[in-house]
Amino acid sequence: MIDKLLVKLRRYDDVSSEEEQVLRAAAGETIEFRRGQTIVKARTELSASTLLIEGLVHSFKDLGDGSRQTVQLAVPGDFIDLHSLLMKQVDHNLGALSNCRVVKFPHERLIDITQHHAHLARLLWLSTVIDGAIERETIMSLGIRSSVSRLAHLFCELQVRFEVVGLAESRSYDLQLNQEELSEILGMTPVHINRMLKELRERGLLTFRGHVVEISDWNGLVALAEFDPFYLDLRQRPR
Amino acid sequence: MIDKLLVKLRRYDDVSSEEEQVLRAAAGETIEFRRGQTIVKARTELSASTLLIEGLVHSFKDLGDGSRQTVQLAVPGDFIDLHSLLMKQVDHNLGALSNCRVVKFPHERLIDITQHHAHLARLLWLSTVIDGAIERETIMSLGIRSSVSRLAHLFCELQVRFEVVGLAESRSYDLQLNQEELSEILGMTPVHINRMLKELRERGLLTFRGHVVEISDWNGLVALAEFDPFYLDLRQRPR
DNA sequence: CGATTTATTGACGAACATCAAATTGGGTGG
DNA sequence: CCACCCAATTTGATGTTCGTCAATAAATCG
Repeated sequence: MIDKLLVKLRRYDDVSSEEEQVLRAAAGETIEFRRGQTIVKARTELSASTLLIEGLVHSFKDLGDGSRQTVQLAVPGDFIDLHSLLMKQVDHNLGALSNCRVVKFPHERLIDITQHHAHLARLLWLSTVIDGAIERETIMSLGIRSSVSRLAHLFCELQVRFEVVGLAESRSYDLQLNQEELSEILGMTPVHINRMLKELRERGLLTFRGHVVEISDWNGLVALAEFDPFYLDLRQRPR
Repeated sequence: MIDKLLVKLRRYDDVSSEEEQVLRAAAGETIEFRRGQTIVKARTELSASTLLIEGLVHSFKDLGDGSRQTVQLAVPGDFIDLHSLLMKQVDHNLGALSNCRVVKFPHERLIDITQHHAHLARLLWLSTVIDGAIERETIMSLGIRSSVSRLAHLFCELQVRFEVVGLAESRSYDLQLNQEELSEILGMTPVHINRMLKELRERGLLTFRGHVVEISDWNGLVALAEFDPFYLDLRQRPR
């Protein structure tokens, strides 16, 4: 159930079997959400953090004119609001982009981990820190990458993140997003997303149809995106 | 020396005098940097984290064509690479935007805090989590705010962040940036920054001249930026 | 005071948004 | 299986924002 989380944590550092047991014991109830449902509303007091085990989730905020920006995308194995352990109230909404299954981790049990299992706590801390690295890379995309390059970068990142948790073939994966949702992630209009997808297709780099991404030229895509997975920090070393 | 950090942490939660002593004892050498110098280079192995106590620092990455994007701005009292405790290698460069003074915190002492002072460790964790919240707000700016609004938002955020550590008057502060550096923060060209600064001036909201920001109409600026300091999480509550 | 960086302005072009319409595709009920 | 519907995608025409290029003005520094 929390296997994908463990796979990910073990890309960061060893997790002893005792730590594994502690983590499994900290898991609470499992909940399902349907596509479109709100998982967490901004500015609510939370008493548990949420691990995504199946489906796709986005964090987003809205502006006054009704426009919406996705600030983070979560794949299975990701905590979607681990920072609520510290912040108590999250600053963004969490919504299900597809039917989802999540596991709740009551905060008191996570606090307990910080008290008695410092190394494990550091791994959890690391996972919030890597969320930050992903956000920084998003800032790069929105700030200076062109729109094709931005799109290419997103597809590269997701290929790697899905692959880590065993949800991608070597050059293909399922992505439960439509073009409007893509536009909210990349800060552009659906119309322009459509045109840039066409460009990626015509350049022979990638197709995205029927919720499936198929990468035909990985090296070309990486070059266009200037993608470097370094920021995902997936090299195993002691911490 | 680490007083600004303590002020900030105490906005988050109580810090006992024992914890304060532990934190003071963890501080290592003080180092000075001159404007323009590199404080930390991306992809280097670090053995200490860096607390900024004086000056202005930016984290940035460059793309192949030479363009540069700032991913985070640090003010005194901020750790600029606390995440290097977990990631070991940071994914971005750190540069001094003005003459700076920093204090190094050796990682072994910080690890020690996670082992023996869980509550204090959680406050440090929180400070990395708030960095993430600031990054998310930057994503909002770059993704959907117009360029005037983006500029306005930055000035609002900095007013609050400087004020917390006692470095701003009620409607004015020192900001050691030129228009080119502003453009690297906000993902636009220096020319356009110049025009948007002019617009803010003409709208009677704010002036930025000679490294000094003077806000003439705070409410107007906040409205234009849709600024809400909630994400800075400055309400004191138990954690 | 001259030299160099920084700010400012104008003219023009490219990237992206907006508006609107047409097409495709998936699901549903007859 | 077909007809229909609705949502999502695709395309075209046009407008706006912002970038680029280039020149001038102002500020800063030795």
